[in-house]
Order: sequence, then structure tokens, then C-alpha cells
Amino acid sequence: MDKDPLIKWISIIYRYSLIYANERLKDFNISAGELSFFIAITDMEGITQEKLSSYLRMNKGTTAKAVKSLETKGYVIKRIPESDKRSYNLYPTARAVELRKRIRKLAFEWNDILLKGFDKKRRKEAALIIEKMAKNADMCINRGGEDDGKKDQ
Amino acid sequence: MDKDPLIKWISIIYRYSLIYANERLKDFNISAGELSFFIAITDMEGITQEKLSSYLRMNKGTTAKAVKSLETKGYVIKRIPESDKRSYNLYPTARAVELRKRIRKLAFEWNDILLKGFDKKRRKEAALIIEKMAKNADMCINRGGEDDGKKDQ
DNA sequence: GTAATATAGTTGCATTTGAAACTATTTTTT
DNA sequence: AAAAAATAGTTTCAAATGCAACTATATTAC
Repeated sequence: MDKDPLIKWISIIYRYSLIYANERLKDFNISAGELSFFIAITDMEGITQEKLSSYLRMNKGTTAKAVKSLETKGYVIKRIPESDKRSYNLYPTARAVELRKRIRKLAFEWNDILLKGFDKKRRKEAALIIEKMAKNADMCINRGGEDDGKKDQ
Repeated sequence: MDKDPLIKWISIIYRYSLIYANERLKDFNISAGELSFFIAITDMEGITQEKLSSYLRMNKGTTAKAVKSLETKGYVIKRIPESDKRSYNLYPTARAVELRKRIRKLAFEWNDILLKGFDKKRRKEAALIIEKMAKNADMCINRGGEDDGKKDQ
């Protein structure tokens, strides 16, 4: 029945997502790994790296590197707020804002590819299932799961 | 509605799967990345790296490295068949076979964690959806998707 | 039967990521 | 307020992975 564990398929989806994103993002000088950071920062201007890490469930080291790279590429500006000199508020540059729509669209185009052949109802169901699985994973790894800065459902 | 693209959740599931597997596999001296190779080789004795790569949809370079590592660790033996001196047939060692059940079980325990709170019917549905999404991704990246050596559904 | 092409694997390099040790700042204790 | 603990980021190291160039063998063309 379930001859292969789910992780086999999750792994394929994830890795192929990176391949797809890397290909499609070439023109924008954004790497697949930076994509979710780019989207989150343009969506939530002023977010800190800490919040960003917990929102994306990324290791803070990973976040630091991605943000630094986006900064170097001219997509993000870091500003130390008076309120807490340890942290940074992250802002998209004008160029990032300008690209935002196209980049976001690209991420959702991949959704359509993944969900090809699914009717409306099944797409909904798929999204709920995937999100629930991620939250189950989160609960397991982070005994509870911190808030991700957005009301999630 | 779908404020975050599916890839956000897929990414979380994938990365947390690695974290979980690495933790649980410590005692066996098998890394998370090697897990699917270990399972496939113990399940399909004699498989070639080429077949293994297409079965797991892994880059052949990645496969080469994982197999070499499993060989070094004493879990896999490579044998060049007379029929084709370019290739290797991969066999699990006695020790690998001995661990097979426990390792496999571990992979499916993660399934249970991911599917916590899902009833029988929904679990079935989840598996179908994930697998279909992976195949959609495969179709997109590999304009067709080669056979993976097993009849898949 | 050579030459050209295809296939199986390997290796070096780059990217993505997590863990852990580290620095700097803030908050809490006492 | 000084000491201790917590928090925000950075950096180093290692693992997982894809890609492209490479070697060796097999197959196909001519």
C-alpha cells in the first residue's frame, strides 16, 4: 500500500521546486533559497530576522545568510531600530518592491504546476493537508511551534 | 486565501524531516540524506545507481556520493556485473539487512507524525495528493518522467 | 571494424541548510 | 546596579544536493 514513505515524495517536490525556481529566477538574480525570504520581506516590511526565521521556520543562521545576500544584491535594507540595537528591521528596496508582483506570481505558478489535474475542491483540500502536515512537523520538532507572526488559519 | 505558496509548507516538511531523521538515525550511523538510499537498496537488491537515481529522482552525482558513503559505513557492497562493466549492482550487507526493518519503521513513524489528526480516509487522500504533486513536479522538470523501476500506482 | 554517440559513474564546485559557538545588547535577578 | 540569563545576529563547519566536466564502457552508424 504505502510502499514508499511520504518523505520520498516530499523530497522530490522540494528538490524539484528548487530546480524550477532557480531556472525561473535567473533573470532576477535571486536564488531559489532566497525566494521565500524575498517574498516575506516585501510582504512584511520592517520584519526582524528573528521573526522572519520563525515565520519561515528557518534556522537563524540560514536567515542571516539569505538576508545578507539579498542586501548585497540590492533587494533589502537593514536598519537598526532605536528600540533594540541587537536587531534589524528589514525593508525591501524600491527595486524589490518593483519586482515583488512578478516574483510572487512565479511562486504561485509553481502551485499550479503541482496541482495540475486537481479540481477546485481538491486544490483546497491539498493546501489544507500540506499546511496541516507542516504544522504537525513543526509541533514535533519545536514542541509547540512559536507564533509565526501571522494568524495562520 | 492562499497567502503563502505551497512551497513554504513543503519546505518546512522537508527540512524538519531531515532534522527528525538525523536525530533518530544517530545510533545507526546513517544520515538523513542516506536514508532513502538505504531503504531503496535493501528493498531492491542488485539495483544499479542509474536506476536508483531515477527511482528517487536524485541527481546521479548525489547518488554516487550517498552510495559511496553507505559503502564506507559497511551497509552496501558494489559489484560490477559482467553484463555491463560501466555499472554497479548494489547489495545491502548483512548488517544493513539486519537493520532494515528498524530503519524502515522509523521512516514510517515520521509518516504518522505528519498525519497526526488525520482519519483513515484523509490519510489515504493525503498520500494520493502528495504523490500526485510529486509526479506533476517530475513531469514538469523531466518533460515526461522516466520509469522509476517500480509500478507506481 | 572504426568513428560517433550514448550510457554509467565520479569528481569538483556551488548553493542551501542546520548546529553550535560566538558577540552584542537587553532583561531579569538579587 | 552588578551578575545572570535571555535575545538578536553572525560565523564556522558540515551535510545534502544539483550541475557540469570528466572517464570508462557500450552501442550505433557508416
